[in-house]
Amino acid sequence: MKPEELKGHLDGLILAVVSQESLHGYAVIEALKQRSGGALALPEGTVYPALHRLEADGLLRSEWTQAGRKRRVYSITKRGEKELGVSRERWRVFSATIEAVLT
Amino acid sequence: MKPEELKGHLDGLILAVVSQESLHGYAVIEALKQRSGGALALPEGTVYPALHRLEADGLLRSEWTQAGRKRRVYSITKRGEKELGVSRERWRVFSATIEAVLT
DNA sequence: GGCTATACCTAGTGTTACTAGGTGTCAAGC
DNA sequence: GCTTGACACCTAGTAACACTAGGTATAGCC
Repeated sequence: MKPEELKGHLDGLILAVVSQESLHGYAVIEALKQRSGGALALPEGTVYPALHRLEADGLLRSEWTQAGRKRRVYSITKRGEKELGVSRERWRVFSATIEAVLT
Repeated sequence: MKPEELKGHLDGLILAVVSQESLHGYAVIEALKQRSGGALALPEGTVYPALHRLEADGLLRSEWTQAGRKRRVYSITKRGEKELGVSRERWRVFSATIEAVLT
């Protein structure tokens, strides 16, 4: 998968996995890999800044935990849930559009 | 539709419309708008540079015509046809991946 | 002790759709 | 004739963002 084609879609994906279960950053990467069947093997340099951006936008909230290893666990906020809905709808429109032209 | 989410997908869309019929730049914009039901209303500053890039990459070829107005008509090349196939396959993989995670 | 997987971070890069301008032609309406 | 709007082309600069390439540190296993 080439890097650019993910642009604009990453935030929704992260919101989707975190909405199911609060996760720390590294676990988000694992979850994306697993749920995509290995297709989404994102580097940390992609995911961590995205998490910070989502938190700055108030769509995620984070908390440091220390059960053994120090981890920053992210949960989805109300606004994040709402934005996830918007992302899903936007994806429907977008994919229908591409499908109509490309195929 | 937000601008970034198109990134990495535009080239395939242009190849798709030009593969059906040779078109000049302005007509490519119209064709994309029509085939997408109005969803893809791309500015000229997006499409013209993309056409130049595709020609530089050998995926399109252009010819100036003068039947009334001066127009630059683009046709798809053999390499362009092949790349269009790759784009379609890449889209299938990509959309399946997003679908798996997002929904 | 050394190694691997886990876990976090960020400064800088590259690509690319878009903005905001520009030039010129043609047809229709006044 | 003149103006307006659609047609038709172009490009320099901007913004956004996934990614590269580094860095630090801990836990568990051999």
